[in-house]
Amino acid sequence: MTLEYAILGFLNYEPLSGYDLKKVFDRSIKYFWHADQSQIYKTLSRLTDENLVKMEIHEQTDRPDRKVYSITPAGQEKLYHWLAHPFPMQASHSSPLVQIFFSGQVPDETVLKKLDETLTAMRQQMAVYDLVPDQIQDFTAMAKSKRELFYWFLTLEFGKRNLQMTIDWLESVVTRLKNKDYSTDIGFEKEIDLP
Amino acid sequence: MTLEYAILGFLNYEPLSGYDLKKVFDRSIKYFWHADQSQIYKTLSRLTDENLVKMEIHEQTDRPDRKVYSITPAGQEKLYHWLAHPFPMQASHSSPLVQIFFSGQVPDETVLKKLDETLTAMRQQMAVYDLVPDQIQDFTAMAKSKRELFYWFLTLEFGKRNLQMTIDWLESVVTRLKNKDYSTDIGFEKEIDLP
DNA sequence: TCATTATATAGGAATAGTCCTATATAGGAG
DNA sequence: CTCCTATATAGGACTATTCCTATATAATGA
Repeated sequence: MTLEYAILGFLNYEPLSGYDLKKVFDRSIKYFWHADQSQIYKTLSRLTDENLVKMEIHEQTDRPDRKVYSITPAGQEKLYHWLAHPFPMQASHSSPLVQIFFSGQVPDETVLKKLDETLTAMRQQMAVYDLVPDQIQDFTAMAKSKRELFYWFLTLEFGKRNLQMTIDWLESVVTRLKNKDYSTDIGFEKEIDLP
Repeated sequence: MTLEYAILGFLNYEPLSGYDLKKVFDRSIKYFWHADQSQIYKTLSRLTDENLVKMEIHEQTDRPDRKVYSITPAGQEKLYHWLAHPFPMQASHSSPLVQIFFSGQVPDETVLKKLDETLTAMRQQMAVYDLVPDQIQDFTAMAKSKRELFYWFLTLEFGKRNLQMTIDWLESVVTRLKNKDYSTDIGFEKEIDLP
């Protein structure tokens, strides 16, 4: 469960409350791992039960008491183990690809309209990515080294590369559809028989 | 729920049983939408309740009776509606990116070892993708037109482009890590202060 | 003064997906 | 003769995630 490790990762920087964690999520990894507030609290309880984090109550008079969580040696060990192991990188579920697969069941005009709308949304998203570094300056100011910052920005870099690749691909699909070029570029012996 | 639409999509080609659906999933979209057998049966029941598919029992003496499902006009309408609407394309959860984000917490040697193993696995995956067209020939033979086949192969094309993009990116990350080049290429005013 | 935002925690219901198991029969391999 | 595979369906338990709601108080802004 990735959320567990994300929480351990943040607590390995410094002790935080559930509320703090929600804020730090929303200013950093929410672009590729959105965490619901209630899920953070539930996961913190479970991590405490498993002895991977420990909790300290900081009393407050004006507001509800803060429950500040910090990582335990067992939690650190588990985090480092996870960080050292190779990742899958190939998502096992992609809803957009399912749509593409069945798109032969609707007319090309419908598909072209959809792809056009998707491309517009993606170009806007690219503009949003360009603004991210400015918007998270207060967060990046927390970085303790250039190296730490480097890894944080790698995630943004990947997001942009991934988006650009998708835009390029969709544009090439649009071109082929407009030209009614349905070739599969794969030696398919029945190609001549098919209408 | 994408699985619903995937089932509707297949039933829009021809009526199938739950068992047939599992087989057809495993020979086609399992690369980007794996479906558990028990989930298929549960979803078929729900689709029947919602009047999106209808069921017919085909009696058999040697084996348990087949329950053959076919799409209803309401189901077709829902499918076409879904196929016409733009897709998100940006996955909201990416476990590998969470790992990258926190990789500053382990030494570069650990990261390099992991990336190397990941790259090896990805190059093997690329070889697997190259074999797919041959392995699914009996499935592609079902295609009724070049156009239908075109959309099917688009999903493979995207898978390969996506993988190649990721490989290229990881290779560039490896190069930078080996050179200890931690620049973020983004105007960061504190760059000089950081160790 | 009234509404909104911020601080702070947490339970309940619903949805999605995985894993394991049960039932029933036929044919083929070793 | 037994084990495995294929055909065919489906329930139960569990995990992950989302959505909605409840509780409590202080500060800010219109």
